[in-house]
Amino acid sequence: MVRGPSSSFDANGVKKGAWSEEEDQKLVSFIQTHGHPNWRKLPKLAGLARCGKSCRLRWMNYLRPNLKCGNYTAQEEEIILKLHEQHGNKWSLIAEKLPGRTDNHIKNLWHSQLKRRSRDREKSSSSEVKGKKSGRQNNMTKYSSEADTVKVVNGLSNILESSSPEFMETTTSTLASQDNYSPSLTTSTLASQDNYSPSSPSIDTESTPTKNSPEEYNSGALRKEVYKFQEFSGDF
DNA sequence: AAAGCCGCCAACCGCCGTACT
DNA sequence: AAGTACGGCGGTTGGCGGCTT
Repeated sequence: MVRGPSSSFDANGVKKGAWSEEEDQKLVSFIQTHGHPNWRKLPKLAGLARCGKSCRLRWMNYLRPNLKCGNYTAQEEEIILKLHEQHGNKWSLIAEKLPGRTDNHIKNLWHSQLKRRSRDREKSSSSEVKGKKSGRQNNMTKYSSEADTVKVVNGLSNILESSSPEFMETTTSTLASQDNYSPSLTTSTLASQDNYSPSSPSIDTESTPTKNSPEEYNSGALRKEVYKFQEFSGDF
């Protein structure tokens, strides 16, 4: 998908458009052995007809190790919404707080889904202020049951624990202001909830397949190979 | 069934900050 | 201090697929 089935070349012979499997392999294997000390020189050294920026983008967003693929969890979306409230369009800053997610993906998610949701929340919260105050609904409109909220908050805490101390502090204080948030909600409480799994405390949407077609390269065989490589190599 | 519309998302582009000479 | 190279960031584009009419 994306930049057309056939890539084009610009006046300088630099290739543009969607990346092919072969190009990805070249890039991955080059970086695997040489690293990326200089992005501008890398394409030439790796035998790629791409510009350095394009290589960097491809690597950072799709090929590097420890990237999370699949849909965003409810907690991740919550974090993005909260951080966007605090920092605005600082996508790289937001991405730092979500291990495995990239600024580009977060930006896309924001424009495609969260922006609308954020607006809806603002609307509903402003109308809530006029009317009766009704607890969680101001800030957690998406989650209909208390169990959902508990899952989200707990999952969020797990993610926050791996984040920086100052972020942990600001976000937990935000959470503490939620009507239904209670630090005493533990995993043992959660364990009694249907569908709760300690390893996946979220409302898990990750297993949902993407809309990409099977034959499409980006969801295809090489990607699996890349993930294998990522698992194998770890963070290098 | 076909056409048009819309949402998603990979990739491009331009700008800015930093490091180096 | 000025110029240049480079990396990184955020805005935007444009094609594909799914949905609606």
